[in-house]
Amino acid sequence: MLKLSKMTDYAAVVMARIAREPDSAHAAIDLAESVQLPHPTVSKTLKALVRAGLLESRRGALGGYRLARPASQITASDIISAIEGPVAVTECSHADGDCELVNTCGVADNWQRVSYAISELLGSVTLAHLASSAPLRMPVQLPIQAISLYGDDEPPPRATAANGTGKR
Amino acid sequence: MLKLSKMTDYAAVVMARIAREPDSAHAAIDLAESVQLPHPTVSKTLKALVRAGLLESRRGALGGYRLARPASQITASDIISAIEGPVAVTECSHADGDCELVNTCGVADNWQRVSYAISELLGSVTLAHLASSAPLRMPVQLPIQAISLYGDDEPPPRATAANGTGKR
DNA sequence: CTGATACAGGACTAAAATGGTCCCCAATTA
DNA sequence: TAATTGGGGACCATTTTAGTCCTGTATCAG
Repeated sequence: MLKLSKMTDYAAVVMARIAREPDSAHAAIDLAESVQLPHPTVSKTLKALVRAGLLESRRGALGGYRLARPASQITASDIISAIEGPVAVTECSHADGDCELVNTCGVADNWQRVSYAISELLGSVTLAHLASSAPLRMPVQLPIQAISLYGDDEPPPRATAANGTGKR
Repeated sequence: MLKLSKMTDYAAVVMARIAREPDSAHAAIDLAESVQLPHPTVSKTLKALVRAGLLESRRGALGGYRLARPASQITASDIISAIEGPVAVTECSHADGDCELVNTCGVADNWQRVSYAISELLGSVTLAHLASSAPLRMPVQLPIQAISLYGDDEPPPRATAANGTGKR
């Protein structure tokens, strides 16, 4: 299902929660309650987010977590990466990172482009977007067209530009 | 890592292999060899692809697998769905499908939009694209701009460039 | 200084998903 | 009829995931 892990999901929820009140520190236990999740789990997630540099923490009384930078500068991609590691659809095809079968597989190249496109997409959605309740109204600039699935050496065919309109 | 499972990966590779020679039936064992993967595994993958309606099979001598429809009409999304189920980034946030916490989580809406965008992206990449060796040259129409992350009831704000621009 | 608060780090466990193998049956063709 | 080839599972080993817990350390109030 190409699904995010629960932990990532939690991370997003918690980050959003913090983003809505960016000026105060949030204790793990408070967050856990307001989000209706078990404290230890939320805590674990928070730690990971700190390690990834998305949150700052402060110990002691009055301590807690707050965003390391403005919500508009934290992307969905950042959050996902923080928990699951870099966004990548494939690590080629079968091997563990090295993929000695690139030759026989023949799709590595194109999968990588797709992967890149998704990555860009996720990178263009910010925490500010996610946190805003109700449908997003902030301008989201999707750079997908700029990516395109063309090789750099070959310009895309003309007149294809206009499309994209069709659906939805 | 938002990664596809290996099985899905295999599926893509095998599908591409078949797509490159669409007029003959391919026996599982031949495919396995040409793709350098164990036969039983490839076989299992093929079965799933048949069940999903992406391949047609024929038993007996001279049997094998072939595409159920032209490669240009099979999308990456189809292939992924065949193995992993429907493409969805979240099943909301924590619950199992029902998600009784939509209220407290506050990101469901927007995650769904993101999910939809990814889904569209994957739906716009066809097997023909994947199978073509070397950088894609076929026109790929990404409908992302059309999707946009705006609510249907609210037009995007103009010139709000203030925020979104900064990063990346 | 002391004690309460709250994060840090990591060990640990249970449960589930994943990858992979194998076997027996059914269909097809020569 | 015999050889070929897919269909459908059962099955197992391993890894990942989710979640808990414990011990330590920083910070603040009084």
